[in-house]
Amino acid sequence: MKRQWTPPRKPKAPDLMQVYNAMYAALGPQHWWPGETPFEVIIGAILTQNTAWTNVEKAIVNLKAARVLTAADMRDLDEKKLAALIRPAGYFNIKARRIRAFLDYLYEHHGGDLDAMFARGLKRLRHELLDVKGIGPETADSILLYAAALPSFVVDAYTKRIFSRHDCFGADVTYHEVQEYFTRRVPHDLALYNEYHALIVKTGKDYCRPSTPDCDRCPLIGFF
DNA sequence: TGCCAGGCCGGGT
DNA sequence: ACCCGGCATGGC
Repeated sequence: MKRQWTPPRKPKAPDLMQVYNAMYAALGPQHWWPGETPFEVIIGAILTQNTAWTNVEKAIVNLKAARVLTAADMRDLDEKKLAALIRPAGYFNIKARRIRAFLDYLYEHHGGDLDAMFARGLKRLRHELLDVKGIGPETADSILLYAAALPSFVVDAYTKRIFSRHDCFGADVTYHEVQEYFTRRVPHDLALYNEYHALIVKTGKDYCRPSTPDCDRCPLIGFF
């Protein structure tokens, strides 16, 4: 996350369900996560770190064509070959190492069984995932929410940008602060967390990009 | 052409 | 406890 100084402002505390309803009414359901299996979701979560999703899709296509989009098959893959397959996603050497680190964790702690991993429960699994080199808070929460179906609210660059622009908090807030901001104000519901984050990303992509903002038509105008 | 994308880590103050 | 450079491709 880039940090930028912002003048002190009085924080606003909008009704976040009203904000959610406004996004949903304007944009509709987003059908996240775009992935067919929990394992594909996990790999996508790592591949999309600071990367456009269109590039991740190309990498996923390569992995599917190579028939290695399962934990067992990908584990048998040399790290260099894995890097070559995920090349379109960018940072391919780093991400190959991160995927390898996750697979090592999955096999050492859960015998390669994703369901066993998910059964650890939200709190403990989150800590375990954060101990894997290459999995930070957003990736961990994405895995928890969209692969494990555990209600962990996902915070990303769009979440900070949109809501700091609307003076809910400063642009320099920490991940944990933003996560608490939401979990304290919206019901702890899996489907809601799922759709809320997806709608934030869609809203950000369409209306809240740094160089091509389209704030005038943002569906959130008037709710803060 | 340059800037940006659904972060994270490791080394330096 | 911050702060910052590095990682890399593809789209507009």
